[in-house]
Amino acid sequence: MVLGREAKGILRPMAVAQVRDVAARAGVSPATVSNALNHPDKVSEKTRLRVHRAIEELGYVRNDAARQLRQQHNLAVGMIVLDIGNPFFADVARGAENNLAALQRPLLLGNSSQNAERELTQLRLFEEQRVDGILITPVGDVLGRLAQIKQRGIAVVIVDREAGADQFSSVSTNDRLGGRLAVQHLLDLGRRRISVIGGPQMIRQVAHRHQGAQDAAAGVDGAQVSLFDTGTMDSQAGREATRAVLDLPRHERPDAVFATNDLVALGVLQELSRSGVRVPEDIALIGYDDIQFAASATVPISSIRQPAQEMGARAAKLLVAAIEDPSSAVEHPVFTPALVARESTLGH
Amino acid sequence: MVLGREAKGILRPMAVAQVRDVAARAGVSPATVSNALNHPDKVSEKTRLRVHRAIEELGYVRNDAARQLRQQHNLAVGMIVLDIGNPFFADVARGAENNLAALQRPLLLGNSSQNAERELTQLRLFEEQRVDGILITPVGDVLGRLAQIKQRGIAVVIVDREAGADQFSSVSTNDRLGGRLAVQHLLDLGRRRISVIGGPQMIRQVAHRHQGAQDAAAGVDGAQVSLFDTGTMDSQAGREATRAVLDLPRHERPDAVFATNDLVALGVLQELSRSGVRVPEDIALIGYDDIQFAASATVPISSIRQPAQEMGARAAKLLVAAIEDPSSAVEHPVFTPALVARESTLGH
DNA sequence: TGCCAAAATTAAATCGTTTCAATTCGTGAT
DNA sequence: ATCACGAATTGAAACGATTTAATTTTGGCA
Repeated sequence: MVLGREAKGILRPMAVAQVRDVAARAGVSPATVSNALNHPDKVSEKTRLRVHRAIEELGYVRNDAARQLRQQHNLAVGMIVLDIGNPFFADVARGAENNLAALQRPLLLGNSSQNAERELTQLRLFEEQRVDGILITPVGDVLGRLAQIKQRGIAVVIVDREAGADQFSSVSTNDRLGGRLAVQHLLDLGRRRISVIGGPQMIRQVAHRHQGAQDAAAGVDGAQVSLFDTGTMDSQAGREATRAVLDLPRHERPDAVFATNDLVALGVLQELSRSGVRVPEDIALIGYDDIQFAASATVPISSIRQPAQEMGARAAKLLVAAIEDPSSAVEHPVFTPALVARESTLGH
Repeated sequence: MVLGREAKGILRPMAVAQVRDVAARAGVSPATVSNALNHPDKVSEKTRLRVHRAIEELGYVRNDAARQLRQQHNLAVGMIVLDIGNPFFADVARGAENNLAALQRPLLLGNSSQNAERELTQLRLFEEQRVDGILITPVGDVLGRLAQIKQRGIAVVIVDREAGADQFSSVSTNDRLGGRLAVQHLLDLGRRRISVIGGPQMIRQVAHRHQGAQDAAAGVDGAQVSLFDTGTMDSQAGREATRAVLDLPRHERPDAVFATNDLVALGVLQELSRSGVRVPEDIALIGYDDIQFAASATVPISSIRQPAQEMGARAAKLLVAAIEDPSSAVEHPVFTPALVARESTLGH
């Protein structure tokens, strides 16, 4: 089939149909084609059908760049998560995506890998795309940058961290309470020497969970909480920190570990059993997030549950609200974490 | 700071600087600004610096839509995976992303959720964006569609499935061999009644793994392989299929299960232990993919390892090759899967 | 100093869609 | 048959960057 314009050379891909080709084929003007697509009510049923037939026949696919350029905005929303390999974030993303899909808004998923530099790269990318909004779980010290982005008319919602300023809406769980629940549970079981493993502290959630751990220990006689700061929060980090913990002189060795997420907890568990340390008899273990794999671990791991999908969905809703009405009030819904006790603390 | 154009109303976001503003500020023409950014060699060091200073001062962010429209292509690459919640795919994506990032190519990550309809939506989206290339693990019967897309000048590489036609390059592991290895292992341990759990069969990998299972059983006396087809491949599906398996009359009950991926295997394991069935004594279990969580399951799960990250990296390389030279030869590297035996088949 | 080639800069055209304002069409009332 | 009026359609002007071809500047050399 020959289109309006010729291919320029043998290797060139076949010229792609554009509105003008569709218009010609349907015997109408380009403006009408556009209307048929974007304002069907402004076009007679008859032409609408004719246009759609032409589109079908030519396999027309609209050029989103041109559309965006003209419309001055992009329906798409960008999301930057700390670690796409962490099922917790996969769930949050799913929650957001389901919600956005219903509004015809594509979700662009970016991964900072807990790396501040990559985070900035992703932000710039989204900015260049002129996305309507950004969902982000920050790694680095990026609030100023986000304010700038908002200035430019891109809505921002912070995920999984209570935004200090009332500049942006945010969705979070009460991490301090979560940390407290975890350590309270360990204390209730009679543990006293508690190691917190996770990091970096720069990530707010981590700091809050640690803080909560301290809170819980504060009132209890003989309870002490020590921190092992890790660079990232994957099982690798958990294994390494555990080796450090086991290298401690016998009397300094903890009788419980609170890992600030379940990936770390899994790493801890692996390394403990590799070293013949019994869980929970010798060392009790509790994680955070309650990812599905925590329940099916060698020793099912106690954890603090966050409603991941729900958080993603709520964040998406807030973002869309902020996009559609930039003056809409900011909100900071805080979800409540819950203890899920399993064998890694309870034993059999 | 006042920019070249006025904001149109109180609620309008501050007008965003564009090349012409930068040009004015730097005292050069827009063309020079563009050159400073895209062809630094064509511009004197002095002006280059001046332009960059102006960009800095105005906080200029280029409009990617305009750029793309003019340049007629998008550096970005789209990727569609079956299930972003499956750590296997997260790893494949990571492999691809790392590779692409080095070439300044953004990766747009899409999730079909094993749903043919969403797959088509994602494809259309990428097409509208005029991405340079697409990496896809197909769900539905989408080869014709992909051919059409390639026609239009978008490179395509199939991930984790050997493309039948030599139309596109593909990256895969030998799933039939993988299936054979899995079941051979079970047979070697003396198991004879083997259930394969996974699906849908429409997904090629599943069919191949099943086929391999049959191959292995073919030569062995008394060996039989039965299939439980599931709609998706998550642990939910594994649990449900397992209930069906356990409902079988005693003498039809299998003595081994081959789950076509590890998520399913984890579901199977959960349901088996919930029902008091011992693994591996009563029923041995083997999965596929060797995701990190398989090793740390209640009973560490034997699995068939695929080099996920490497596959992603290789796919990205092939795609870039196809983008840069559309006439480059198609390739079908096939990775070799490996058995990783753990307690779920070996016992202690 | 004057001339020329190379380097640096620029004006203007262009990418493909949507939108605005203007025009044409269709229908029912007079 | 004419008119009025809303509905349907359209031509042309945007959107903001990059690129091409043309112009100006620079600097080396006679």
